[in-house]
Amino acid sequence: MTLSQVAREAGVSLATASRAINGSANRTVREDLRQRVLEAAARLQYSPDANAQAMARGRTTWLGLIVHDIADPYFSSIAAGVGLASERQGLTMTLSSTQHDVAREPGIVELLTRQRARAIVVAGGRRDDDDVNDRMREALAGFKRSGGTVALVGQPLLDVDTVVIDNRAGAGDLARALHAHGYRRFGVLTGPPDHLTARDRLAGFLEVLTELGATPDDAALVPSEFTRDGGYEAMRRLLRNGPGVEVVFAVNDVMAVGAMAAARDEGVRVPDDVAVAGFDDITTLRDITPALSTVRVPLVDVGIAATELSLAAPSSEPRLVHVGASVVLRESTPPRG
Amino acid sequence: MTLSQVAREAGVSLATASRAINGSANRTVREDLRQRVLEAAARLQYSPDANAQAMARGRTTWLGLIVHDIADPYFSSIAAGVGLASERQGLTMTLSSTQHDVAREPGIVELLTRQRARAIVVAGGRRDDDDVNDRMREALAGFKRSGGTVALVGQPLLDVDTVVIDNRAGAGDLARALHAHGYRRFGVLTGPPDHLTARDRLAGFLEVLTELGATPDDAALVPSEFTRDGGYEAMRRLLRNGPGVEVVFAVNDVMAVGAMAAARDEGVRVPDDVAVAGFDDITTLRDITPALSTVRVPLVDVGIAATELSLAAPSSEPRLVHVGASVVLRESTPPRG
DNA sequence: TTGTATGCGTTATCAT
DNA sequence: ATGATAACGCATACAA
Repeated sequence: MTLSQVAREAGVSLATASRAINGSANRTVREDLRQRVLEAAARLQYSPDANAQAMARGRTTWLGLIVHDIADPYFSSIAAGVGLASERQGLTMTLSSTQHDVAREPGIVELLTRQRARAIVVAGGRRDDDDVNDRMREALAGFKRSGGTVALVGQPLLDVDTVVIDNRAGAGDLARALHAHGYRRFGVLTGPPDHLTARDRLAGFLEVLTELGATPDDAALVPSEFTRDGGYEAMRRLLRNGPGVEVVFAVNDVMAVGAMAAARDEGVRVPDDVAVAGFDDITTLRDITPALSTVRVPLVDVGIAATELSLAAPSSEPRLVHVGASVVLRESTPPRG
Repeated sequence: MTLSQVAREAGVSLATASRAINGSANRTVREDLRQRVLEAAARLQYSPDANAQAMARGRTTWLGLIVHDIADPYFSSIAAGVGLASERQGLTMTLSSTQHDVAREPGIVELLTRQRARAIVVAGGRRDDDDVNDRMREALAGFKRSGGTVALVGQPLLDVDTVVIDNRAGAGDLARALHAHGYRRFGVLTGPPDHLTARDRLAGFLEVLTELGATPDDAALVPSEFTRDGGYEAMRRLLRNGPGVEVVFAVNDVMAVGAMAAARDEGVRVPDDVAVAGFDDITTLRDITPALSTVRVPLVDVGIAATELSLAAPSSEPRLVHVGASVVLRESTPPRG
């Protein structure tokens, strides 16, 4: 059913039908006609074609979200926030996943450009890869040129509005809190060396430790993937070959859980033999045993903030919205006697 | 940049430019002209308008996924599968959440109808609510009338192709396995009474127990929300007021985790004092302690299957695709001496 | 207030 | 093989 069929059925012009049904701003249509049109539309089960509307209006109601892996609770929480906020704005969220391959991001941005999405939220953290970052910068520029707006979650290095999670400060606070609990010999599961979020967390953690005179041995800094399995492997290496440590900081919760599993498999008790802390405070992991000390990031709020930022009136300078991260100590890092 | 600008720049007609760039089926365009067009497009940074294409072609590349809560690992795993499969088909996934309110589903379907989505996958399980189900049936019929196709994950009661998870058989197998492990006194955290997935799991579990002569006391069947907090509350009630039980079956993993937390808080040890089993085998929960016995559902595959089903050529009869669920016994339900 | 006519950017039909 | 031109379904500037 098209609008002109409705118009015919109601005995009015296409324009009048359009005005009656859209009915938004200046509803300049006589009440009886309006009723006639609405009834005709109902009778014919008319459903406006959003694509045609988009074309005629010159703007769509799509908001594109780009993540690395939707099954990862970190991203699914952000996605929940983006979904909430975009629905509030009458926008429909489209979700694309890179499957952990940042090199696919520019292509996704180009797709969203073709779709004339109103806004894009890029949730996946940056990597230290100039080539990919340059292509991404270019793709985003193209999107903006076509009239779209953008917000990023992560590191402010793509010349676009960005929600910056205070990874560095949060990790520093965690280091301080652990030190105050009596820990002195630290290990870190550092994640991938080129992963900027992982790097920020590591840097913040080390900075404070150094400040406190407890710099870890280099051999106690173990890189790995940013995943559960990465945490598992890194922890096993640390336990088998590394220097003895009292507490291990995994740069995210999922890795921390992997680390705890590795400890179990190696016959090392947590927290009796070694304490473990993570980062993110993933909701689904709040109930693991022992309860995981971590740094809470309000991920749903991050998603909401990024969405609002992406929809805000464009400014000349890239805006930054900072989101704090607060230490939550639980059973996995008890005070040391 | 529009296609006609590219055509002008290349010195060809709009039609030729379209053919050269689309280049799909019968690419009947001379090679040198083709090159000229492609170069002009590149020079002008032309990006085809997907909305206009959709309108001209009469079909879009949207696939709509409807879930209850994207932050729930159950749904985010299905979403990962749907995203994978739809990308393979060149479709873009849009994601809508009901926030656990099934009554919002028909409205979402209508939105997707307006958007002329190619297909819809409804992942949220049905409730025993005729009113909502009727409205949903009607909304889906409207969507199909407009040319779209649909697949459901859950219970086959909406006259559409459905991926049926073998909840009943899986729960029955679990009951049998626990019984074989020596358990005799069972409790069940049953979830919401009108939640069909919860109900199927409960029914399958009870059926086998009855068969084995171990029917639980009615007081040992405790309803609650389908969430972590629901599991927590139900377990607390069971531990405080219910009959003593040896093992508790929570109808999903997230509830089981809540139940384990409740046990801890009540000073009841798992599995020494009471064993716990769940359902789903959520990846993120594989590492909890004690490791959770559960019934594995291949959720990513479910998402893939549902997507393929939704895209398959429509048939007169609603098709059903069955997905098995297999028992995985871990530490939370050790054999009883 | 209502209707007419045009445009949105593309594909597809029809001549040429 | 290429080029006019008519759809596609709607919104809107302009005219009445």
